[in-house]
Amino acid sequence: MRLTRSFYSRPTRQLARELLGCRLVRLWNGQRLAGIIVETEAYIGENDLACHARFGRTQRNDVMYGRPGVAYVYFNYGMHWMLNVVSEKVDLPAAILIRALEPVEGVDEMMQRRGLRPIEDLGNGPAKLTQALRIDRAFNGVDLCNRRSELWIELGDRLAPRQINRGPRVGLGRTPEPWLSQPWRFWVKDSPFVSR
DNA sequence: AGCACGATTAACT
DNA sequence: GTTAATCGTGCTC
Repeated sequence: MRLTRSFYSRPTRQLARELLGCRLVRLWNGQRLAGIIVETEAYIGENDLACHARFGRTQRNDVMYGRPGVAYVYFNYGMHWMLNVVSEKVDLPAAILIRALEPVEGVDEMMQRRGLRPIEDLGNGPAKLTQALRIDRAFNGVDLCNRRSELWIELGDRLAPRQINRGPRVGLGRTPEPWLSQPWRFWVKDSPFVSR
């Protein structure tokens, strides 16, 4: 079952934790490519100087200002696609970056896309998982709650708080404090599928 | 109109 | 640990 709109319409850090253990599903040619979400990062509002909304509303970050439960996909470093899920309420630009997956369905297909690497290397990074699941710019603005969309998230095993670790977000470069050190990255403790 | 840089990855030394 | 690859975005002039 797809997660519903109300699941996504909640505080971003809370949602970032609740998404851990859930199953991200991509329907490709009628086949399910899916993995358990094991790592997320929260980006929250125009005041968060690491968030793409720090310059206000632009063409690129427009979907972050829209409905929760919609995919925000952007292009980075000239070659990589990143998948986020919009959170909070309309007009509050916030989203959760999906950083790592534990592959569980369509593993062979993911391996073909990823160059026949070990299973741990299929989804242990934000750009790796979009490659494995064939997610690109076509998914920007796609509603994960819409029955017809080929991308959604399903409820998984609920994780106990002690199974969840948190720490600073990564790759933020020269983002100023305190935003650089906010522990808004969450991951499943001891999972071999988190990013490096 | 030009330009510096980025929510990364893979392949190096 | 270091670095090239590669281009859209948004700032600055």
